[in-house]
Amino acid sequence: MALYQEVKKQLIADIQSGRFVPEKALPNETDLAARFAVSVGTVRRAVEELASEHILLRQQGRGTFVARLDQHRFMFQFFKIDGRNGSREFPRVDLLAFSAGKANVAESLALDVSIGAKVFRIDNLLYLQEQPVVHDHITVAASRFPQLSEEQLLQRSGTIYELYQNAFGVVVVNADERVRAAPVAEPSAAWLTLGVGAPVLQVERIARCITGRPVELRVSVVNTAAHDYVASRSNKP
Amino acid sequence: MALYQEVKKQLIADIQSGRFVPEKALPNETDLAARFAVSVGTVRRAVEELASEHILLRQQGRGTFVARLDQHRFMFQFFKIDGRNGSREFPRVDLLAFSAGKANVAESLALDVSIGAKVFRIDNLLYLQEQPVVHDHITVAASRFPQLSEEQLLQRSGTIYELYQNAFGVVVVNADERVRAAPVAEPSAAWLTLGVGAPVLQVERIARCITGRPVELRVSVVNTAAHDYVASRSNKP
DNA sequence: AAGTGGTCTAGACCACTTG
DNA sequence: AAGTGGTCTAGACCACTTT
Repeated sequence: MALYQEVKKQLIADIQSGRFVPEKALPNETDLAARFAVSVGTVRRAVEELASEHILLRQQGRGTFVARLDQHRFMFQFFKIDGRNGSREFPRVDLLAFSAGKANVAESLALDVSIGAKVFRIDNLLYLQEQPVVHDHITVAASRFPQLSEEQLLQRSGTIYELYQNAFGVVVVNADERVRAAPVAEPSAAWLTLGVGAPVLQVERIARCITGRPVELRVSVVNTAAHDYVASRSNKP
Repeated sequence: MALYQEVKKQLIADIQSGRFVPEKALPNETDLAARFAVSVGTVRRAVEELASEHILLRQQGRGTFVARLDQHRFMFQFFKIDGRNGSREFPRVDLLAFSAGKANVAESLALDVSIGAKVFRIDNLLYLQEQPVVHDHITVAASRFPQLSEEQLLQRSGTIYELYQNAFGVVVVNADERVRAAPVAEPSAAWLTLGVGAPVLQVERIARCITGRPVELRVSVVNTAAHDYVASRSNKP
């Protein structure tokens, strides 16, 4: 394996261990190079890759920081529901339900835990322009989020991914989504004020942390009467 | 603007002008550096970016090539319908209709041509595992694809994007997609052997060329009974 | 002024493909 | 053996932010 990849792996380990935190700048490139006993150019390459993956954030003149999963990044990377007219806003989130339970088959497969393992389930209703548009059903493994509580969810200031990062050291870095059309069923129909059977978008998301392990399963039911799910078949991976 | 960006721009111009073609390797890095009067490292940076955007393809020991929009790349970058069971295959494509016409409002907005400008319209039916799954309705501007003919479409060997590239020098490099759920209408319902009103996925894609200008508008109607539209909220743009 | 990341250079050596 | 891209080094200078 190339040297810069070793450096990158070490930096990832340092981020995961909590050695680097979002508030404080990392050591500068010269110091990092000395610590790893490589040239500055090699450190730069490792840091550049992590920056391109939105894991680190470089700021000329200030330093390099662990990226925070704040509202702006959440919108940029994870929230992909826009108004049909092009409007784009951060949703208001209402917590509908929070409970502990045992993983079913789908959850155990998605989260890579055994069937019956303790999980937390969260139901959220997302409003855009004061209209309910998305019903989220979230499942996370209790082993990754010990003692996650309703109070934490209610009192968090930022996104739920920021809560994962700050309170549990779990850094979500990417997600796979599968999208399909389906007739809406209860209870989503009621939350979205739709008649049962109306066509809705169903999005199944598996979010992964920096090591690639699954962290969260989220099934979103989206009323696409006035909103779209947007994706980019980008040339910039 | 940084030097490597100037080099990149020049390389893009060379690709567009047809100076570089997919079959023949570009000049090697040393020669390119000499031509642009910059260091090899600067050329490398420009070429690396183009490679990361899938516009160029570097092969150690062989050389650097303009990327072909072949089946593999089409599947990788643009075709995002997978079987629910995880199967992933290149679709069989049936041409249903080909015609010339005048751009309507939606087409003129999407393709950045004036209303009433000459366009070609293509209807395709895509089969996966011998079942009709996607009904594509494609619109392109005649100004970008002069004398596009039904024969060319029928006789092409590869993907339609490869035809754009080889026959018209139009290189599609990315696409924006908006996805929504809707009840299926005719004629899609018949092609997909669905009852009118069944929930289907509707995908509106605007494909863009290397300069960012829109090239193709494609509305896809997808039967997601056994297939999903997949997307990645990637850390690797 | 001091310290950070951003760009550019020049060159060495390695890994891979082709003739 | 010759030619290609891939990695790594060492250093200069620039642009930006903070003190």
